[in-house]
Amino acid sequence: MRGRRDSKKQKVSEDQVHVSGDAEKLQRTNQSGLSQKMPVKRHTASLGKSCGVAHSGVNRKQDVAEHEEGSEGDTPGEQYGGNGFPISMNMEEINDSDWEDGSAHASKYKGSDSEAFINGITVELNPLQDFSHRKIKRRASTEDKEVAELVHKVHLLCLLARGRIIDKACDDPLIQASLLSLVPAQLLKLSEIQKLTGVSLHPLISWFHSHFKVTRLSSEEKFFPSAMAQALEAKHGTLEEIAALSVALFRAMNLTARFVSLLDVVPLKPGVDKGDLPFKGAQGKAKGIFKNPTVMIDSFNPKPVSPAQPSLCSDKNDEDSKKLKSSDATNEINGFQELKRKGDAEYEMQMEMALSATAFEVSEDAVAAKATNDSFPSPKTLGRITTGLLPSSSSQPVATAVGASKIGAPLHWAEVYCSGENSIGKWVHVDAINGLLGGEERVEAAAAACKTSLRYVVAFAGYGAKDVTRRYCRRWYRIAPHRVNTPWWDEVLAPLKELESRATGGSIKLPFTRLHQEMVVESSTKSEFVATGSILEDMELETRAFYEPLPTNQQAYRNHPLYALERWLTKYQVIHPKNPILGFCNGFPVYRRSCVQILKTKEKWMREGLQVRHNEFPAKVLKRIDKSVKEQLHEDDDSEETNSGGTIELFGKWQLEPLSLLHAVNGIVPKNDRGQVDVWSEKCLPHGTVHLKLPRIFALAKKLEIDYAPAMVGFEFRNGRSVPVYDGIVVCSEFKDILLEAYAEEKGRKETEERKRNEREVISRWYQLLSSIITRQRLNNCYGSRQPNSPGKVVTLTSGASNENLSTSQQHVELEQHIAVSVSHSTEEHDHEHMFVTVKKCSLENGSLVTKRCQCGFSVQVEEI
DNA sequence: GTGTTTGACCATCCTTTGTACACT
DNA sequence: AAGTGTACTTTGGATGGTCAAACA
Repeated sequence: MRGRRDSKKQKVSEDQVHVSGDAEKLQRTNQSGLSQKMPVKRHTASLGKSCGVAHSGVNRKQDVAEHEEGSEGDTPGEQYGGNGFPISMNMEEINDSDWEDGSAHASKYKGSDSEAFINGITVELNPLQDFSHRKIKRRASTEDKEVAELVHKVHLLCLLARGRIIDKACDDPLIQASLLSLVPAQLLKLSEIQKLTGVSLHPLISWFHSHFKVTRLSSEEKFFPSAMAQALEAKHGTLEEIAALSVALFRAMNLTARFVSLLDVVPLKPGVDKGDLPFKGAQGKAKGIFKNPTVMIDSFNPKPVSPAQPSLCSDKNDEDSKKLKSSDATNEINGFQELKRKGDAEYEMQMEMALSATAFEVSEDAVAAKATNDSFPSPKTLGRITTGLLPSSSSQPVATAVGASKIGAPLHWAEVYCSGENSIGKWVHVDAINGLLGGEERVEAAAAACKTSLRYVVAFAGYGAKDVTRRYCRRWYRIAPHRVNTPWWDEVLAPLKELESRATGGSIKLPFTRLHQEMVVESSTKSEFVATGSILEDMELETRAFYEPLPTNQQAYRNHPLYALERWLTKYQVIHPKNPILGFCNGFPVYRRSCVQILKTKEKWMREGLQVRHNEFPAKVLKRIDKSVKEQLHEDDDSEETNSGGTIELFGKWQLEPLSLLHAVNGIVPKNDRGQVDVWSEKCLPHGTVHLKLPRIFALAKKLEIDYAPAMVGFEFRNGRSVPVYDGIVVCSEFKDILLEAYAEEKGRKETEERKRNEREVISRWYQLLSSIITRQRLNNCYGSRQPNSPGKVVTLTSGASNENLSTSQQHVELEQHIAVSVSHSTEEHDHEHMFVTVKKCSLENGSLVTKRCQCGFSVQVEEI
């Protein structure tokens, strides 16, 4: 079956369609009526056609199969293939027809829902099939993709800017001082700890968690520091306000802290909806980039909702709280020790939302148990409503987890640098809103449960920013395709990263190890070295990739940055060496991506100044189908399969050595079979030769009898064929100076000649011009009017009179105020040399009119344009 | 829900070394 | 006679990436 839409179109004449009046039954696929859009044949002329086509619109392949079946029978239906198509309308015609969306109006078919009777034709409607099942999906065009990428980038930049604003607000001394004034005295000792650890932060986080609540999803449109101050005063606010307050508090206590944001950006690819991303749901339906909780200006302003409310809920319903308690206890055992399936998490989330909506609470015990487990709050706790701030009726529009909800997603938190963690210190995830420490491994799952995509996690400090996504995602290979291209993102972040590094980097003295020796940037002594925290963190994030689990599906290896499967190699790739084998995926060995080598032909390597070592066997041999052979095969269909015309031998980089080029001897340039030198790059030039890229220099070399070779620098396609492109010549180095000097000399000589030639030309043309004037005057005197051209008569020249080289003439007129022309007058008394002087110049519309006059009275007028 | 296969579509890469004729 | 410029039938096949659909 021909699949191409643009295949040959065959018109079907109307009389080919045999429509029998006696209940020609054509199945329709749309129960809802013909008013819906349905494919209609573009050249539809009869109902019979349109009906048949309407049926075909669902699935052309399927229909064709049906038609084919129908046409085989002997029943009365055989004439129509059982489906209303006449046999004369063969399948190819049907398949090749063009289709377009058209509409037929239901009003015409009011008679029955399932049947329509028009002009004696019964149309049977099949209620079982529905057009709604037919997805009208179009491939995104290049333009769509570009637009989507641009929007993605712009949104990223906006969110980055937003993050910086918040970060700056976290440094506000007034806010910091106010926060410090609230902190109990015993907690202030935290700032004196030399080796800070995550555990030591726990009391402070618990205190913060018990004093500040998230009560709104989005902020009103106001200056963020003001909103933050207001939140501080009220002790409740939006996610980002409370998260920012936590960061401000840490900074106030002289801890190195960052404000971290999960940038929930619109998808990079067009048409990617929530179901398409591996993490399910970057975009809710009909949600614009300013419609999610990370918005800067958001019209959506629901009543107070706390995304996570583990510790302060009072028991209103003991029974229910017990249920929850046991439920939470279950989570303690199973819940987040392993990542939950998204469906389960979402189900639980939805259930919890429903429970929350009926305003019942979780016991403090249960939450405390969870907190002590130091785990990320389950989706059950996410989105829970704060009792103290909400009316118990809870009629507020709390979205469910399934659908548009991103409520409860971890969008903002803090990172605190704990020098006491590990031997070299560590950035610790601190989610004070949820009272969590070190929960970075659970962020991804929590975000997924709340239908928020984790693609960019950015830490802000010192008015700068740093991408720390790697810390929060377990499977980078699933995220990477949904992120903007790395060079652009790196470029954007580069200056911000520097600012961030300055604010948080600081020098750390570290014990010396072999690992460090490899990673260190600066070393001071052999026993210890100094590296910045920022660089160490970079290394930590980079090395996290090596701890990612091997993907379990083969597709994931297709573009995996670290691992490769042999089956996804391209024609010009090979695994070398084939060890180590890192594991197996469905029985196929997994290799390092770094073992994937690119193969090229000898000629291609030569262009890069490399050649294959002697006695190396090709790493791969490809069959080549020669074009001429192929054409021959095509012409001679009956011929047996022949030799396809040779092979292509490919070699890898490990089989190469530097190209050993020929030497120029005795002023002779070594040439190839075609008498030229292929200059793909300077590396390809034979030793002792130079490439002179000057126009027509070959003529000079020939003239001086210097050996040369045309330099072929590439190919271009002209008129359907490949044509070599030449640029200059290749000569022995010793002739370079001689040639260049000769070239300069020749150039000067040519310029002089050209100038002289031009001057001669000018004089010649002037001479011709004036001669013609004199000749005309003489003829007038002799044979023309009876009024001889007496002295004083004006001869007018216009541009038309000498339009061959008017500009030259004009220039001459302007430059030379006095032109002496020797004119031999046949007139009796005025046999003298005219001396023209410009006497008058008046402006015209398109130039000027110059009048020149000789002393004898003879004058000439010249129009200058 | 996830992964695999298949086919369609699209963009990009790769290929690669004239000739006849008019005019200067 | 030699050199130069230009039109000529405006490549087109292979390949890889992406996507959708069907299916397991």
